[in-house]
Amino acid sequence: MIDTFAALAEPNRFRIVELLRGGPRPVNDISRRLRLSQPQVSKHLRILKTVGLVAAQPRAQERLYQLRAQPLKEFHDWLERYRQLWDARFEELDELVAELNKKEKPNGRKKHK
Amino acid sequence: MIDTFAALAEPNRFRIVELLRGGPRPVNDISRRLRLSQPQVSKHLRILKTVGLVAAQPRAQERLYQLRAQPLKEFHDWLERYRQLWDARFEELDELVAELNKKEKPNGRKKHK
DNA sequence: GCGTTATATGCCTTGATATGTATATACCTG
DNA sequence: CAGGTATATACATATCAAGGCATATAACGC
Repeated sequence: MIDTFAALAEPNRFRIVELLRGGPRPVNDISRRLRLSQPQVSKHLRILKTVGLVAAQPRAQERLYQLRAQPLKEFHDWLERYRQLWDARFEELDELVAELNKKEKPNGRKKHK
Repeated sequence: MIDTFAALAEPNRFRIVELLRGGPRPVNDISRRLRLSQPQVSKHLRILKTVGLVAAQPRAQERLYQLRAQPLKEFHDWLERYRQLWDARFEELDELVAELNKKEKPNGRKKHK
């Protein structure tokens, strides 16, 4: 789970995943479309493969990479455990706290940066 | 979105989020329960706050931190766009590719780690 | 086999970040 | 205001990961 987050936290990997949502693609195609070097793409794909987000299908010298469902399913299940947070009046409470925070900030010290 | 992934990719931050699923808690409480130093917790909370995953509610000297719904909702929406992946026969196709990969792997070199 | 194409890996440098220790800030009690 | 408590921040350090460049591996066509 954490590894999946880490995998998706990298902007270029995220872009690769988004691209693959449109269907399987070989490395070079990804490389060209996203303007990334080929080794860069290969390395990112390796990580995505490690966490199970993609799988490669050899096709001659090419490798067709495509998304895999499992990690996304797990992600979905994990989110379900938090569903109460955006259901019902929990929402309002959340908003309330957000308001309180905004009131607190202006008083707060502003150091630098 | 990506920043949220990055926030959750850090193990201790993930633990904090999971802990907060049980309800709001002050910093010291989090610190004790997760066996983390207080500055450590404060810093992680700052990051979680930046991405909107938590909000702080001042209560005397304490600050009650609690989860916020919005980023999780965004996650959910983002996942919806991938839902086709684990619906219907797309699943089977995925499994098939996984099989093909297993056949390919055994040939592969195993480096280290 | 040889050259070409497609992809993977290795090494190196650099930037980001998590942590510890020390200290600053804020609020409380008396 | 003094002392105590709760939290935030600063600084230094160490670890890790992303990217570039060179090269290795593998399958193709001839």
